[in-house]
Amino acid sequence: MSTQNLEIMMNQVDAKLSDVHIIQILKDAGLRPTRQRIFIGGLLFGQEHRHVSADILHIQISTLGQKMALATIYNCLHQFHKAGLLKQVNAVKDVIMFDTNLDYHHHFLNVDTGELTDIDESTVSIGGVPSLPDGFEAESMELIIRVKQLNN
Amino acid sequence: MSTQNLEIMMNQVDAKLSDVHIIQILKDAGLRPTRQRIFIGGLLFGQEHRHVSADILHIQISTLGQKMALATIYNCLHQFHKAGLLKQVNAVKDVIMFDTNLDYHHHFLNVDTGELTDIDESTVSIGGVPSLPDGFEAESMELIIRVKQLNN
DNA sequence: AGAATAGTTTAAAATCATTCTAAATTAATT
DNA sequence: AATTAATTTAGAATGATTTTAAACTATTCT
Ligand SMILES: [Mn+2]
Ligand SMILES: [Mn+2]
Ligand SMILES: [Zn+2]
Ligand SMILES: [Zn+2]
Repeated sequence: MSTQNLEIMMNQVDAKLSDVHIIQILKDAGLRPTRQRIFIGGLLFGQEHRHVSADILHIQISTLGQKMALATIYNCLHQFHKAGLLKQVNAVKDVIMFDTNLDYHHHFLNVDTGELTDIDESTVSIGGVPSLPDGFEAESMELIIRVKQLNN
Repeated sequence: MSTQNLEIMMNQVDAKLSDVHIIQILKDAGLRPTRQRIFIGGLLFGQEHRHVSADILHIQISTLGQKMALATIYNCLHQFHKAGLLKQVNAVKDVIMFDTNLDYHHHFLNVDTGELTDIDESTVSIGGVPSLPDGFEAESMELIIRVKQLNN
């Protein structure tokens, strides 16, 4: 992980929700408010939107002095996703990204770093989408713009 | 692999390019026309567009009575991609899909099967894409519509 | 053609993200 | 406090993909 990413992570600790608020979110989602879920919830909810992998979260949690099994982080992210608290993004090779932005939106994908950046739905207009084959329904739709840094 | 997929694969053997034509494609791409590349080229080029993983190609090749190491298929697909003969699609979880359709186009993704279906660019209109941050350029853009079968 | 060279294929091992297992721990309930 | 059910965890397993290095093959060079 780059120093830059670390700084971004550290600055995101402001505007943090209180534990009681996070516990309420978890309970409302039918999830027991365990120490681990509350901690991860504090890093993901009520903050600026984030796109995280299990691994990057694990690094952040370690950096913050907490000890947590990577398997727990996977469990937690999948449970949050199942509960509708996170979205999953499968646009990055070899890694599952979880997205705290629950609104319908699109992404820039930095092909060098794997970093995702939100594109608000309201700015983009998509038309002419063909109708689906019979017996199928659309579950979601996403525009992905792969970008790279100009090397010069 | 389903029986249905196998049938689709088998029916795709018509309109096959001659070996000399495939050899020319390979030479033009700066690739030595080896037995393996010619065979795979025969399955992918000059046919109806396909979306294949290394694994599904390996199964088809085995079914056709050929013996080829899975590593060779990975090598070949990556070399074809590097040579601009294939596109890579990273929308399916846990698997690299290679696309013989080199035109700018979009995809339906069957979330149950991982199957990709082309959406022609000409039918879709995308507007209002925000400009990129300074120093970045767009490499490609793709609309992915995740679809699932209605269960009733 | 035959020898030399460079590139390719392959089986097997390694890698790496993710998932599974089963035992220890913790939250919720009685 | 005791019981029950869910969760966490270390470590093993999985599975797609990549790497290794030795055998093989296409190409180039006498
Ligand atoms: Mn992926
Ligand atoms: Mn994987
Ligand atoms: Zn997002
Ligand atoms: Zn396609």
